[in-house]
Order: sequence, then C-alpha cells, then structure tokens
Amino acid sequence: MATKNNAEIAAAFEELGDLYELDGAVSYRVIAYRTAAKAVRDASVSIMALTREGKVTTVPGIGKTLEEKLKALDETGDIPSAVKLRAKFPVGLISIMHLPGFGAKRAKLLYDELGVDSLEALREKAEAGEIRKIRGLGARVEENLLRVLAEQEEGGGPAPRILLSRAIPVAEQIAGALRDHPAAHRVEIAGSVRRMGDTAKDIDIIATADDVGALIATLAELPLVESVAASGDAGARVRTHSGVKVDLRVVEPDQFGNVLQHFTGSKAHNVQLREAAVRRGLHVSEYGILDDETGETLRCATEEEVYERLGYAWIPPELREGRGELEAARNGSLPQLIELSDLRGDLHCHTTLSDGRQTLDQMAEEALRRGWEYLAVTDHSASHGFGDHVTPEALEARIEEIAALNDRLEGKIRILAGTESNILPDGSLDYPDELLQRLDWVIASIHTSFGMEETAMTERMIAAVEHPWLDAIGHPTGRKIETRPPYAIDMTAVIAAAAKNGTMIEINSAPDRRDMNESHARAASEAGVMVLVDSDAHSARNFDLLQYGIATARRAWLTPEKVANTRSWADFAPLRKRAKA
DNA sequence: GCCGTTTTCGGCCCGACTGTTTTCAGTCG
Repeated sequence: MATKNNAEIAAAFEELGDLYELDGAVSYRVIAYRTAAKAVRDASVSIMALTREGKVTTVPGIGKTLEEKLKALDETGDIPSAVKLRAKFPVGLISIMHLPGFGAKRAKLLYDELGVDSLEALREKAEAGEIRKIRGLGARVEENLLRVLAEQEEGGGPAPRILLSRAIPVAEQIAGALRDHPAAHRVEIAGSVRRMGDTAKDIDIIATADDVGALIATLAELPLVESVAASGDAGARVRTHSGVKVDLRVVEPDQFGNVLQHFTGSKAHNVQLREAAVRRGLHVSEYGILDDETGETLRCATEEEVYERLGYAWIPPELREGRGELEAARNGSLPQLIELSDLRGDLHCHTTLSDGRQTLDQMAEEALRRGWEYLAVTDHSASHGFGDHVTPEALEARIEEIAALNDRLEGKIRILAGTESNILPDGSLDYPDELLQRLDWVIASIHTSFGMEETAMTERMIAAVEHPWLDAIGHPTGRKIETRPPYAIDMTAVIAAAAKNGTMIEINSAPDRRDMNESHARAASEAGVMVLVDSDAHSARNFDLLQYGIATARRAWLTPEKVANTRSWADFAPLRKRAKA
C-alpha cells in the first residue's frame, strides 16, 4: 500500500476531528485534531517517515494517541475510530457542518430531528419550511440556509483566496489614500498581507484618526471601491471592483498597538502568545493586556510595547505563524532576516531567445540599473517546445553573444551564459554535457510529465541533483498556488541529495509559484543547502517579483548568509559545481 | 488530545456577531 503523504494524513485528521465533533466530543479534543492536521500539512518532512522512525511525537501537536492513529493509518490504510464513526454519521453531515453559519451542533440537530443526511435533503426540508419548526432554529436560519445553498450552486464552493501579488497593490493603494487624508494619523496594513503569506482572504487595515466618518467616507469614495457592505462608527467593510474584500478599523491611538498586533495574527501566533501570557497572569486581547494582579488593562500605542510587556522582542510579521518565533523572541535568538536590498544578482531569467519579452541587452541593462553584480540569463532549453525552444546551436551562438556583451559592459556587471534546462523523465538534461560544461551557469527544472508516481519523480529529481554540471534546481515542486498542486515528490530526499552534492535550490519568486515554499526552504537551509532567491523574470519589470521570493525566504527564517545570491561575485562564483570541478 | 519557567493532572485565548430567546448557544475569526 502506498505511503500516505502529508496532505492525505492532514485530511484524515480533519475528517476525524469533524466526526468527533459530530459525536459531541469535548471541544479540546476536536481542536487537537485540527491543530495536528495543520501541523502535518505544514511539515517539511514526511510525517509517515517520522512515524516509522518513532520520532513523530517530536512534531508539536502530535502526542502518543495520534502516533497510534498514524501507525494504524500506515499499516491498514485507515484509522479504526474513523471507520466506527463513519458508520454512525453519514458523510453528508460533514458537508452540512461546513456550510457558513452551520456547525456540528446544527448538523447533528438536523439529522436527529429531520433525518437530513445530505445537502440535497437539507434543501428539500428548507424549501418545505421544515427547518423553521425546529426549536433553536427559526425563519431567519432557514432563509439564510437557502441563500447559502443557492450561492454555493452558483459559485461552486467557497470564494478562492487571492494571490499576495493581487492583494498588495490594492492594500497599498487604499492605505496610501487614507494616509493622505488630513484626518488620518496612523494607517497600517495588517493580516496575512502584512505577514506576506502566499494568499489572503481579505485585506485588513487599521487606522487612527481625528474624524472617523471622514476617513470612512474617503474609503467608500475611492474609485476602486465597488460597494460598501457595512459601515459604522468604528470602521467599514467594502468590496473592490476586482472582488477583494477590505476591512477598515479605526481605533483609539492608545490601543493602536494592541489592535495592530491582534489583526496581524496569525491565529496560531496569537493563541500561543495568549496561552503563554495566561501562565504569567496576563490576558491579551485586541483591547489591551489585563493584569490579574492589579486588575488593570494596559493599552499600547505601539506593537513594540505589546511584545515588550509580554517579555518578547518585536517579531517581524513574516515570522508570526506559531513556528517557534515566540521562544526565539524571548531568548534573543530571532534571526536577522534577509532583505531585498541584500541581493547582488539573479540566477534565473528569460529573454526573447525563448519565451521572454525583452532582449538580452535590455535585461542586462535593467540588472545594471538595479546595481547588481551579476545576472544569469537562462532561457528555456532544447526540448521546451511551444516554438520557443533553444537548439544547442542557438545556445552556442548565445554564449558568443554574451561574451561580446560582457566586453562592452567593461566589468560593470557580469552576465552569465546559462540555461534553464528541462529535466527529462529519466532525470537527464536536454543538452549534451559538453555544452552544459561550457556554460557559466545551469539551472534545471521539470516542465513535463508531472503525473509521475512519487518514487519515480523523486528519483528523476535526484538524478538531476547529482548531475555534475547542474548548479541549481528551479521551482522544485511545480506548484501553482490556488491552481495546481505540487507534483508528487519527496522533498526531504531531494534536499538531502542537494546538500550532499552541493546543488543549490531556488525559491522561485513568481507570486503564483513561490517554490520551494517557506517550509521546504527552511528545511533545506537547515540541511545545509545553499538557497537562491530567483526572479524567473520574463521581462525587465519582472525583476520586481523578487519581493515575493524574499518574502518566502523571510517566512523561512533565512538570514542573508543562507541565500547564495546575497554574495559578491567573488564569493558566489566558487559555489558553482563547475568552479569546484 | 496535548502539554509543562506554577502543573505528568487539570487546565486549555478572547471577543464579536447572529439569531434565538428573556439570559444564551452556536459560529466565526
């Protein structure tokens, strides 16, 4: 039987948590399963491999009981308690409990009272006016239910999350407009946008102002705002023409720090922060810090004060995910995170030779303008297809062209003749070794045969990692955020092979890739792999995308030393395999 | 079900909103 991957294990824990909730288990048990599911999904290593090694209880949120369930899942393909509970509750109840405004209690109530066991049966009962007759429910619940069911049919499920690259311009445009208003004092973006996560559900903005009404009016009248969903004396919720929801909260200046901290989150960070505070007799909320001893609530104008009162150094938002940052902030071991300005070059971009929109000279000129020391030009390779492949002969001509360009540039910047070679299904590259050896730089990626089974895909990638002229792996999992899952691959094994062979792995900065992700990047760096932050630019403007790769690097706790292309050319050049050979 | 700078047992973040009921349960972030 195939080994369950982390996503499958997380789904099994989610399901079991739902089933226990339907069964009326104490809430803490249900929460424990959901916490564990998240921990498994975010883990950078194979949870099943850890289970077999007897080390899985080192993962926060997984204890003895869940270890036993993991063993059962590994050996039999299922969890006995889930089998038992599935016989008790029809699968349809889980769909019902996930409807907005519903939960386990209501799903169970509907099942017990009306025998409802599917969304279809639920709709029939609602249309027949049966829901409103149940004690504890009413006409409003029935109306809302019918509306939700209709919306689901129309929209096909919950609203998708928006990519960070779509959220940031909207957030900055709105925050900028509000800052320009004379009544505004402080205006800050909060939420997952401030944490620079892969995606956001909505945009949170926190402000202080003399005149709340004027600020809300300014927001409502912005050209990009389509409609105002709610508006009060403490803020407003609006929707942009592009469908993005924006929440503005206007708060008292002496609570700004508390509110900004609260709404920056994440949930896991805040829960851990508050639990730790309770152990010291302090209660944290968005309104202040209540001290049990004095009965007084401390209101903080700045976030720094909030963390200081609780005994922590201020924590960069990108780290606030409940992944050890509180402990590090307490004992002074927070990392000095990499910044965009630390980069001295880019090792992955395209020109008109393949599918880029600008010429070699234009890309070089832009890199020079940005003050970089080096730029590797890595057009697609011989088997790329789409009519923009680069034959070996064309690549040889490109080598000459770049030599001439470097002469003209007189050492102001160094352009590297490179390729983004395809990793073929057997793990080989699609140029002859003699040609790869003549290049200054070789990055290689998988662009075909995404459907391979995990073992074969991992072997394919490791064969490439071991190639003597391959310097780095590009976008190693192939994911497209919100649109395409990663192909099946054991990244723990790939990372180990990369560390052993001195092969670098990139964080691709394309905002729908950000690949490798923050979890793999942190693991790779800890394993001793040199990480790259690459733009994969297909135009000169695309170099701006590096901000998203840097964001992923920061969320992976990376310092400048851990990222190879923060180095000067003199220090970077020897890290390439061809320099060591 | 997890976990420990009071604890290996007895706790477990905090508040808003909605809709239903007269003081609260359920859901959500």
